[in-house]
Amino acid sequence: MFSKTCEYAIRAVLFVAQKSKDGGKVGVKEIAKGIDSPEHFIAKILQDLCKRGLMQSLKGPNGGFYMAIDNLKFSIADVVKAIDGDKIFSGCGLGLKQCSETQPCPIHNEFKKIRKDIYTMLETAKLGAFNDELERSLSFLKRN
Amino acid sequence: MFSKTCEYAIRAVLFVAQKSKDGGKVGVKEIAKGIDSPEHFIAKILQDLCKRGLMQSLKGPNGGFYMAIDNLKFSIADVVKAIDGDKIFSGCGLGLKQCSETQPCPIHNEFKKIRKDIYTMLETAKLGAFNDELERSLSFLKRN
DNA sequence: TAGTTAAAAGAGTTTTTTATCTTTTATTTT
DNA sequence: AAAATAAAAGATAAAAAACTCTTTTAACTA
Repeated sequence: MFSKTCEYAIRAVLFVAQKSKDGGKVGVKEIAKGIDSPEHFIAKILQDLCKRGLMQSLKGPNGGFYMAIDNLKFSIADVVKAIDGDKIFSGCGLGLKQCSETQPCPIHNEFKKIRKDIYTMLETAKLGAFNDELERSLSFLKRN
Repeated sequence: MFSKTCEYAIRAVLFVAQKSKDGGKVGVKEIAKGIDSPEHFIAKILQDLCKRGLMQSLKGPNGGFYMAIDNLKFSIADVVKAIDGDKIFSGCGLGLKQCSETQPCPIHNEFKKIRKDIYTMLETAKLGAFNDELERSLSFLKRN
């Protein structure tokens, strides 16, 4: 569904949202451990997310990654768009560039509905909405 | 959503289903043109689909690929399973191996529904069901 | 049976994705 | 101001996916 990079990105964003919710910052090492991802690889991804304004970072001692209030309003859909683009939300299921209402692929209409459902679901899932269940270990971002 | 290989596979299967519906056979060249794919690459994919029993082939003059009546009963879901495996039908949206009812990722339940919808849709789409609309140019397998 | 046709099989190559390592820059602490 | 910390940036490496080319095998045709 998503690229591996994007899966890491989503997990990282939810992790940082939860860990930084009281104003703290989280280092790459802690993030990598917390979501079970390669450290340097997630660092690159986080850099990218910062550039795109989805989260914040600060260098130096006591630095790290964190989310401001505004960042928490972003949704998982925004993360997916930032990393994988919007192919999954608007592309043709069979990979046809010209696929459209007038020149549909055989499964065009069926896919339209599914894509819309995916988008709605991911757009509804705001980044700050999972803090509680993560903290209470009702859901997880890595194997335990 | 699907790998490029899988997109080609689905398009090829629908193409062959339509072209061979009156007992004829279709060569790789014609298939590659018909679905706008690299010739040698689609040849490999077709080989694979034949091995897995999703379609038939015959060597020699007047040979080519074709679908028997039994093959038409397969669904697009079967093609996807053959090429991409069932990750998309059963894997975790965030790539977590241990994700389950007891150890769910944050979007586990939402994804469950979407995965089910995808499966239902692809399982319902039988390979022989598109011949008519393809023949009447109501849907397409490449740019025109 | 020899020649021709078309898929199967095998062996590459290229491109993209995923991952690692090193150096630089910004920030803080002493 | 010097040392320490942590992210940013850049360069490289490994693995997987996408694609190509050549040789072999099976089936038909003359």
